[in-house]
Amino acid sequence: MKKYLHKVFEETAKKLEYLNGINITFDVPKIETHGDLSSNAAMLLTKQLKRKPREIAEEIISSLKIDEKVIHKIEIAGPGFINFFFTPEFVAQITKEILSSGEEYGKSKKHNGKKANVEFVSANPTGPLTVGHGRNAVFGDTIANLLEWVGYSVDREYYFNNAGRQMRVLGDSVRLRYLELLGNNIEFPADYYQGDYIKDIAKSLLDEYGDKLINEPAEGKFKDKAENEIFKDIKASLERLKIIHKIFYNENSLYEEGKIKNTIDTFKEKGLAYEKDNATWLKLTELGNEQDKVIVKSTGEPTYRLPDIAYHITKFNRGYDLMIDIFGSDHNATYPDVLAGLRALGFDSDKVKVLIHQFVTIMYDGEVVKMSTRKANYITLDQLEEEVGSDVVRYFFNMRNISTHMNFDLALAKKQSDENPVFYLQYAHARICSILKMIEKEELKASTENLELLATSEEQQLLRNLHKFKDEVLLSAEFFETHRICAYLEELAASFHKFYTFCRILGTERKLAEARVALAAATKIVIKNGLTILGVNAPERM
RNA sequence: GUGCCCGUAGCUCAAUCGGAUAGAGCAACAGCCUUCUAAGCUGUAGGUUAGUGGUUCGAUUCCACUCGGGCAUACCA
Repeated sequence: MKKYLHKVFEETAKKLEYLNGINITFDVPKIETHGDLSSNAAMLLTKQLKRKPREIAEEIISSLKIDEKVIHKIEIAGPGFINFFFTPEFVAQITKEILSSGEEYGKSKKHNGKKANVEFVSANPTGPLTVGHGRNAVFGDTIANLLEWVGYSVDREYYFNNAGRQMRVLGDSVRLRYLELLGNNIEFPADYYQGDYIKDIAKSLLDEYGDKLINEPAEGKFKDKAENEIFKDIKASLERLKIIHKIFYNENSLYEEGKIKNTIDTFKEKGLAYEKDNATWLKLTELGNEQDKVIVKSTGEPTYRLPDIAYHITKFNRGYDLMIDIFGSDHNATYPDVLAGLRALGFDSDKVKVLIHQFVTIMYDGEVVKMSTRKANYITLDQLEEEVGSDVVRYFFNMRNISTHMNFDLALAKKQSDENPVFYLQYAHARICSILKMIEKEELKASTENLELLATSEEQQLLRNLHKFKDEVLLSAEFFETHRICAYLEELAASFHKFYTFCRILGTERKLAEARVALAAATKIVIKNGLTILGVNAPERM
């Protein structure tokens, strides 16, 4: 529908030159009586032309050349909106396009040929993934899906660090549990990793080596074993949610390949780094940030900023057109430094999009559950997945704008799992599948021969929603918002359920029945495609 | 103190880069199954969009201040 109007306006702009001066957009009005599409062009031109908006609207309308078979009414409403009413026949034609594109329907070639990298999860292997990581994981994977739908070739990447203090403490935690199992009386430090998984790892080392590891250092077999086991679990947790990273990037390789040193040298050559108090500082003030920051500590170890910058340089060098970083809000202070550093080195930091999600507050029966991997009082992503299933987890984390602070009451989620919106969508899909099976027995088929018969308000509403899908995918990808897809699908499913209730197929005149089957089949495709983007299953039966 | 995010119905959240009468789900109440899945549909009720000003044809959206919450504010990552 929009495509048609854009064409018409382009033609008209040749006559009314002032139309070229504004960005003409068409919105779907909230209220049905305001038409199928609406333009605020006249209002936007008020200031520029110094004329009344309704008067401008009149002039625009009288210059438009439209096909009566496509648009049957145009009116001026309110302060100067131009509302377009499409003919039911035209609206119904979308069915054909959907049926012929099938699984491809909704994909676009807008960014064909471009490469994107989505870095997400990136939790260090010190413990199982928590519910808190779930939001990051699900959102990141869905963003990657969305980018693929608009044409990008996407690499999913996981950045991790298996060195440093955290990992030393991890190894030593395992070592102490191991010694404990050998009958030693150990005082286990409060700031060590308390979780039972540490004991499990210690146990499997005991089974494998007996008491031969008594004198093994914490950073030897203990750390290695812990890292391997934990990573295995993390990957398994992600896989249960259909999340598979293509690249695991080890921070250590930045050191081994000399990339850290190169980065410092470059900063120094450009006069952007200096020594003070035995440490190396980055002149961020010169780059427009608030204060200078340390990039190499007086101990000689870099702070996180330096490897982060070096890491992003590798992404640039790998040729990505778009690099997405997905972080929790605890990172909100760090990325401006990294971006400024990249800019200073001549990289186009606009290609890096940092998406920050707010934290999930986990509640249990109204009580806030504080999460800490160290203290092991967390709820794991696995537990959540077992409790409510992968579909609900994925839908739940996708359905909210990432900038909201999300409250999640686990006890409530269990109780309400039957009434979760994801079932509403899946139910619509299952109902359609059931119709499609039924019509075989009745010797009916889907037919697009007489689509103009789809003229009731329920049918037209459903059709109008089908029209929106492509735009929703594009907008969701452009704004990096997954919740739009959820909101859209809920609207679509609602209009289908209404259609289902009021527009029967059995007992209806054959031509109309077959047009309705076609409409149902098209709806099935769009629901399924939408759920596919979200990574949620579309069951044939429920 | 400063920076970022947030405050919308009893609860969880939407609202198309400023649009028309602020919408859904859950919870509550009243209806609808001898024909395609009642995990559905129809209806009722629920709001000073935290507050006060400002910007303009028009503000939940932008700006300023106030109140309240989250996250940061390291030579931790």
